Amino acid sequence: MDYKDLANLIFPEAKPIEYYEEKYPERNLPEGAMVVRIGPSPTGSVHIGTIYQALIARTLADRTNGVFFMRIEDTDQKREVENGINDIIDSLKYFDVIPDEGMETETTWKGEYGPYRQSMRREIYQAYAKYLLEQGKAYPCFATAEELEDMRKNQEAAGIKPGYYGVWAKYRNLTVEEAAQKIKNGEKYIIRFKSNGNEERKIKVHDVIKGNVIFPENDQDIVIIKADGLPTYHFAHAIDDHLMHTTHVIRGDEWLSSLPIHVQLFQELGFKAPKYAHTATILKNDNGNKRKISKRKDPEASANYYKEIGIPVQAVKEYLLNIANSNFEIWRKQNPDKSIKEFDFQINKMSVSGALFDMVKLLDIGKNVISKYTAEKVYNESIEWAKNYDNELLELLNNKEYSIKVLNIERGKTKPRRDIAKWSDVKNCIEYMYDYKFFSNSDEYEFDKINNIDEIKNILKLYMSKYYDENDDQETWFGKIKDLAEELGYAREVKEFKKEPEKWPGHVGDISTVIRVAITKRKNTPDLYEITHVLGTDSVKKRIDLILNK
RNA sequence: GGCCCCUUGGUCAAGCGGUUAAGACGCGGCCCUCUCAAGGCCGAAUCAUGGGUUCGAUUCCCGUAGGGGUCACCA
Repeated sequence: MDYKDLANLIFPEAKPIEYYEEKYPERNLPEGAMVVRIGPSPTGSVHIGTIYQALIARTLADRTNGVFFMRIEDTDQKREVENGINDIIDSLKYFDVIPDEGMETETTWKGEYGPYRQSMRREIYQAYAKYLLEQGKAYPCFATAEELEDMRKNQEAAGIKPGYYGVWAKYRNLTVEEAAQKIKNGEKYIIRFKSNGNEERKIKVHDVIKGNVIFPENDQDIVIIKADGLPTYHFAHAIDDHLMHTTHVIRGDEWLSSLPIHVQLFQELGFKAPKYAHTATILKNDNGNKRKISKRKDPEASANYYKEIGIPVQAVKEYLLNIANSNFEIWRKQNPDKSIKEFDFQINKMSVSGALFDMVKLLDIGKNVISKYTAEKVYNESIEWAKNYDNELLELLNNKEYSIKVLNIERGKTKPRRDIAKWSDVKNCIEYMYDYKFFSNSDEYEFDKINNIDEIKNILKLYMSKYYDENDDQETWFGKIKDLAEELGYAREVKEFKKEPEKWPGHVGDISTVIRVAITKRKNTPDLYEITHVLGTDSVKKRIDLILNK
C-alpha cells in the first residue's frame, strides 16, 4: 500500500487536478490587467471594510481593464447567517461596486470560473487535497479535540511554541497502513498539510503595500480539509486564487502573518503565487486606544449604517477612497466634477498604517457632495431614503413640485448652500416650509433681540400694510425692509449702527429677523426673499396673521 | 509571551539626506453679510525617544517605548 492507495481510500471520487486546470484556463486579458477579488463571509451584517475592499478592487480592475470578482467564503458553516449572501450582494449593489463575476443569488453566478461560493467547490478542494495526499505532502490526522488540548497545555507548561508541528505532530509519520486501518475502523480524521518548513529559515515576501517582509518559514502542519470535508481558509485561498487566476490578493493586514503558510502552499502545490497587498485596517479611537472598528461595538462598522442615516453613496465612496489614497482629495479639488473612476488610483500609495475613522470628515464630504446635486436629485434621493426610514419626511415630499422648489433654495449657484450632509438632515431643513407642518407645530418662536410681542406686532403690521409686495425683486424687497427699519427708528445699515450703536435701538438686521422668525419660527434660515417666494403670498400672510392675532 | 507590522499637528496625511515640514477636516480670529450655511484672508498646532552614519537627519541603521495584528477543524 502506498500514498496513492491511501489517497484513493480517502477521496475515492475526486477527479484528477488536470480536469480543473483545463476547465479554468488562463484568462485572456491585456497586458497589466489586474484580476482582483473580495472574499466576504456571510457571517453577519456587511462590514464597511468589505465595501472598502470592493471599492479598491473595482477601481483597480477598471483602471487596468482587468476583472473584479466576488467569491463567497462560507467554509465555516457554523457561523453562517440567514440571508448573509443576499445581504452582501445587495450591499455591493447599493454602493455601486458591482463585481464582474461572482454569486448573483445564493446558488447562481455569472462568470466562467465559478462556482463563486466555496461551499459549492467542495469537490475541487478535495481533488487538490487528494493530489497532495498522493505525493505524501498531506496526511490524515486523527487527533481529537482533547488530544490537541492536552498537547497545547503541555507545550504551554514547557514554555515552548504551541501548535501541531515537528515532534508534536503525532500522526504525520503514521504508515499508510496504520492510517488506512484507522480509517477503516471508522476513526474521525481531518487532512493536514505536511510542512517541510523550518523555523530557522527565513522567507522574504514582497508585499505591494508593506514592502519586503521577512518571516520564519511555516513549520505547522496546518489543517487543509476539516472534518466536514470543507477546506480551511488557507487551502481554499490557494486553490481558488490559483484557479480563478487572481493576479493581486488585496486583503486586510490581519492576514499578513499567515503569509508564510500561503507562500508555502502555493509552492508545494506547484502554483504561481499571486502578488499580495495587505491593506491597513480602518481603526477607531476607543478611550485613547486604537482598535479595529467592530460590528459588535460600532454602528459605523456596518455598511448598512450609512444607508440608514442617509449619507450619499458617493460621499462614502469618496471618503473611503481618500483613506486608500490620500491624494484623492487634492485631485478632487482640482477636478470637482469628474467621476471618481477617472482618479488615478495607485495601490502602492496606500498607507501602511491604519487610519482612524473620521465621521466628521465624512459628513463634510457629504455636504460637499449634496451641495452639487440638483434639487431634483436631492428630492429623488431623499424620497428613496425616506421610504425606508422616515415617514414624516416622505409625507412632506409628497408634493413633488413644491418640494423641489423648496430644495432649490440657494441651490445651483456657484456657491451653493452647504447644509445637508445626509438625507436624515433634510426634514429639519425643510419642515417649516410646509404650511400643514408649520401651523400644527407648537408655537415656539425663536425671537432674538426684539422680543416684545407688541413691538413685534407693530413691525409686522406696518411691514404687511405698507412694504410687502410679492412682485418686488430681491433688491427692492430688501430696500423696503431698510425703509421699514428707518421708519421705526432703527438704523437702516448695520455698518452705521456698529459705528454708533447708542444712536438706535437696533438695526435693519433686527427688523428682518423679526420677519424671518414670524414666517419660519426660526432665527436662522436660508435667504428670506427666496423663502417668501416659494411660500407664496397667501402663506406669508397667514403666517404673519398667526402672530398678529395672538 | 513568540513572530510580524506601524509611529509627522486633535484627525487623515504629503515628504522619500539640505523644505519657511504641503494640503484637507476640525479649532480660533478677521473680512464679507439682513440671520444661518457658505465664501475670502489669517492663525494656533506635528516629525515618539535614545544612540549612531553623515558636513547635514523627519528622511538611512541600531536600540527603547508606545500602538496594532497574529498565533483555531474562524475567516
